[in-house]
Amino acid sequence: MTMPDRRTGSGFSTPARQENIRAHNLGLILQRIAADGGPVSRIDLARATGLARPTISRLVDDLLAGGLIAEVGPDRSRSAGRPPIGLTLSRTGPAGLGLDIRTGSLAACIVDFAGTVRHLEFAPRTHPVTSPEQTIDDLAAIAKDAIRLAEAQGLTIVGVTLATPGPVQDRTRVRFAPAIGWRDFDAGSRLRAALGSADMSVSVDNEAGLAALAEWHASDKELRNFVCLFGDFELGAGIVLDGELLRGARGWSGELGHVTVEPDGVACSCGAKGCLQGYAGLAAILAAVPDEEKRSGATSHRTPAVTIGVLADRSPEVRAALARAGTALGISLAALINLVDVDTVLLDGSYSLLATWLTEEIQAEIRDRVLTARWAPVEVRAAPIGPDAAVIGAALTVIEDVRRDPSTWITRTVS
Amino acid sequence: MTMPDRRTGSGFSTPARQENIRAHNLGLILQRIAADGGPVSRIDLARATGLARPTISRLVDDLLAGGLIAEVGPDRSRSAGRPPIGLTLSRTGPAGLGLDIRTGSLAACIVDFAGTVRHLEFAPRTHPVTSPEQTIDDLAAIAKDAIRLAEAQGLTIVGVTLATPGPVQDRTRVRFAPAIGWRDFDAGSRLRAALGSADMSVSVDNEAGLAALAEWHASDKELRNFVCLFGDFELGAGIVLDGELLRGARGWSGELGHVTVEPDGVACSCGAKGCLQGYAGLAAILAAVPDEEKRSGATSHRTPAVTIGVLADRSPEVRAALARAGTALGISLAALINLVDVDTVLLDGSYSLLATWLTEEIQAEIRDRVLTARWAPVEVRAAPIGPDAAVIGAALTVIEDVRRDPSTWITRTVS
DNA sequence: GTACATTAGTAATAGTCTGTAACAAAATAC
DNA sequence: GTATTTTGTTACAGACTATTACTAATGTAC
Repeated sequence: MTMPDRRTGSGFSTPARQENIRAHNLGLILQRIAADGGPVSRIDLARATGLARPTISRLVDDLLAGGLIAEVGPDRSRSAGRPPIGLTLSRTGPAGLGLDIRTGSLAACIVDFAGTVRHLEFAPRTHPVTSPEQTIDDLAAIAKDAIRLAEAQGLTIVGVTLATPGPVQDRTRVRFAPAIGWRDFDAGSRLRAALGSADMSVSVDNEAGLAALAEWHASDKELRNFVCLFGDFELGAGIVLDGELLRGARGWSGELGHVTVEPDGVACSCGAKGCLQGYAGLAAILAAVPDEEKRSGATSHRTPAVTIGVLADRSPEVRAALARAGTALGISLAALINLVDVDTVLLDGSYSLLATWLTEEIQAEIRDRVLTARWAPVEVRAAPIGPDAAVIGAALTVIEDVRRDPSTWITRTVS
Repeated sequence: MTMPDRRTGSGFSTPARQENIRAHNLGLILQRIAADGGPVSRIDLARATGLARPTISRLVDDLLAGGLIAEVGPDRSRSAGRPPIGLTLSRTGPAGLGLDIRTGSLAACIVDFAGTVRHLEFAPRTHPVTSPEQTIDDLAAIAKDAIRLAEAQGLTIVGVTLATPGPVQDRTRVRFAPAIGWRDFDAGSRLRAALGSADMSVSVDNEAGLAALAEWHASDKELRNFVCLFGDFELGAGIVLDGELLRGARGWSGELGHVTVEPDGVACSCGAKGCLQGYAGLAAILAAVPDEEKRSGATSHRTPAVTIGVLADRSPEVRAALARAGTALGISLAALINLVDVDTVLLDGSYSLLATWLTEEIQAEIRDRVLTARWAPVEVRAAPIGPDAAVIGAALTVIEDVRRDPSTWITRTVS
């Protein structure tokens, strides 16, 4: 019953021409090669996509010439007949660079076209409180190093994506990110200027959505509808429906941290009362840490999530705070599932480390509050990647763009 | 420039062939004609879509031959040159039949291919408490009458859609609809059997989503991201993102009525506590009607929403209940907007009649609780159609399917 | 009233896709 | 060593759109 088009923006979808059909099929083949882990033969592609063998051959030629895929030696371990030539995503073609700002450090990540993480690096933030501009400049310095490193490995960085904890407008302007002290800051433009080179796309995106993308890549692809809870002090959700990230009207979706749990609850930095953040944010949980533990120094030299994890074993107050957090999370997630109907909840970021103490309470609330839970139980589990998912996802978006529409990246082979 | 992707289905999109490009362009042209209210010329279409004039001519020929569009006499009121031939959606081609079950009545609606409501009819429900099977049989009887009526007007009903208040699985099975006493009832199969004729598609869908479709059709098409609140005793939301209805993993999205407002609030028919329904459902508001009003008979012979509207003027208790409902609605809608980012809220169904007493409170909560409300205010207003939106939307889905992919409905003109 | 300008729509042809069918290549099976 | 089997390619046909040139139908200038 869907109304017109998708992903066009300006109301109507574009006309279809001959070139479009080729572009579409190129993307189709590439997605197929990416989906199958191992090498795929041309005939496998023909069978999987439904395209004719000659068509596949011609398209594959273009992808090979464009350096997006590579042939691997014939596979001899078959029964009879000519052995198929394996095709895999190229490991020396375009690559993506992801950047992330955390409470204590900056992170950079390089992912090659095959989707493997080739480089993952952390740098301490220069000052405890840094200006947004200085932070971007520090990130740009790390980025330039990473780009040099990538080139040394035969990779070409075709785009940079910065993950931020807060809503981002037009893929460039960060509206409200109290965790890092940003407010109405055009991070994209600043980063673009600091990086200089014009042959790279630069974009800024919400960390939770990017993390969802990374977790989706890491999973078996049966995961098609899920929500990925991500964050530490600032809480967000990346919602994936039918294999596609939900972006919303202006790209401000997934602000789970500011969903109301108690209409007259604790005040939040956003100005409202009773936001989930105030019950399930790391700050709220840390507030329950007993004073003697704080004095004993158990909290130093560790990330907040690890600290909480260590203390949970010996402090009943911390366990109680985690239970409260789990219940609050469950209530908000139940609202989300009632509204958008996903079948899996991934606890990611700091929460992947705390999943042991949270899942039970979350599951209980979802079971009670989600209308359709009795017919289709919702799975709640720790995300496989964890805190690094946002940077990795940021790098992945870049190559994902190329994978979706390879036609703009390859020069046609003239027969 | 990703192409079609229509009928995506199981994970991967289908290969693009020559025939697809034609199908795509046929749909494109048809959507374009539907979007412009008045007659459109071939050259207008060429300019609007970007396709070449001869291409447009050929596609238009096929649409004319298929009876989906019609030519209207040349328009003489132009400046110079050959006058353009106007093209409009056919008013005698395929049509859709919508059915709806309300608390007091059954409804049927015929919409022609141009999208105009040609027939809208109500029948009282036979008994106060009817079995689901009997209700379907009653609906089938009305439907058959409507089909005959349509044929007399030169219309061909190509599909029937039933709107129901509750989550629907696979477009046929109603999972939980306490407002009409249904639970795990395969309404689609029963209706298909009762109607008999095999040349019609029969489907069942959630009323809120269908209402959203109808309101979207009725609006200027600038409305692209909105939520449509619909219902009376059972509350649902149709969420439209970028012109497309959000369906969710299994089609169970938009269950706003069961979003938690107070974690330990009033018990709900679903088994949970503190659902929105318990605060903003019509039953909750009606509970505040003073006893003397009930005895005075003010509540009889009117729909509940009208009753409330009448009483609101003279009863402070009712106004207080409406204010409470508005606040609860605002809290839940704020959660929805934080999660999926829409820019407009339409109060539909019974709530369109009560908008005067609700909008202010809803707006206040959204302003306070939606993180991004300060940069992009959310509009809250009464939906133009109101309670009939669900039936009309049900009929519209049918013709929307044809409009989206006309190629299956027309026989090619062989040159 | 006629020639001209102007705009709408239509043929004819070329270009670019994919599909079908026949063919070449490279292995196993006997 | 020949037949069989499976993979991949070449040659040609079919489908669809773009370009170019043409016809149709009106208003306008004189």
